[in-house]
Amino acid sequence: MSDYCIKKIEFFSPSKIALSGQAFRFTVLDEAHTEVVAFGKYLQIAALGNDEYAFSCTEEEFSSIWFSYFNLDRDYIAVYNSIDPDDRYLKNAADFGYGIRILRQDFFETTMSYIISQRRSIPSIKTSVERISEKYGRKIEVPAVVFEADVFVSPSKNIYYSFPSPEELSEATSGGFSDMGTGYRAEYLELAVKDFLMGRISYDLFRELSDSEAFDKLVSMKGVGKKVANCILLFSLHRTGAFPIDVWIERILNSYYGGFFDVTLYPETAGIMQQFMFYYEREDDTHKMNRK
DNA sequence: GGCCAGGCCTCGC
DNA sequence: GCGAGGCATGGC
Repeated sequence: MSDYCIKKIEFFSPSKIALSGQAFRFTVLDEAHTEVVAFGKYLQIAALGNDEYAFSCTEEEFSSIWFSYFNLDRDYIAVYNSIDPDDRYLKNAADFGYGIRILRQDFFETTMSYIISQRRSIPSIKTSVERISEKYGRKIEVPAVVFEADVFVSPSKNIYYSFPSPEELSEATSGGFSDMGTGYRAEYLELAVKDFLMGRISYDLFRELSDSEAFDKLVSMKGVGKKVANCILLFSLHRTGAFPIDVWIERILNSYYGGFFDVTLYPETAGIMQQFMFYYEREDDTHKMNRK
């Protein structure tokens, strides 16, 4: 029987992360269980209470993949405590989003996903990402422990597929991407695959770049503008000073900040604050009701 | 069936 | 440099 591991983690809410819109293959199963597909693996997380969580993977896999993925090397309570107490909106947002962490997601998958994301709803983005994975990705085994150990529940699907690599997408044409429901972004996706295959864009290259250099290089890709570039910086390259402004954040800034949020107040963590705001505005009931 | 979606590109000024 | 218009398709 395969193994699983239990960890005690402060400031960690898998379900809030799943609903925070930064990842498109993260699913809430029930009140205590979430699942995610990333880096060619299926992972299920069970909340056991008292800040303890069961992960459906071995200790080795946890430390080699998921520890970094969930940014467990950062003290989020310190981030939370750094919030300006006079900023009531942000304080409320952080209370509501307590437990959200910024993921370190795969660079290529994140780039492709956020190119798809422009001018589309999150459910619709998920559909396209899933369809691309099913067509071009590899089958993923759900760890046996998910079925064997009582702490876990049934996965949401029978079969899972990894998000394909640039190589696995090398034959995909814009027509192929168009069939995945990506619309006019299909051409951008084909060009992005080429950028990765040619090595013009790569994780190793970006590691050496400053935030602004990385931003400039991302924006040079067709179909990648300011907002998408900032999302890639934040949700994959972990440049947590990046502050993506989409229609939701735009509304928040206009409603509560006079149209301008001073990111220099949080030079290394503005992106984390952004994520609290985004989640709060979308998921808090009073805000939902205000939108009818 | 209409409206909007984690925006970007192109064009005209 | 900046604003307006156009854009493929899916969810609700």
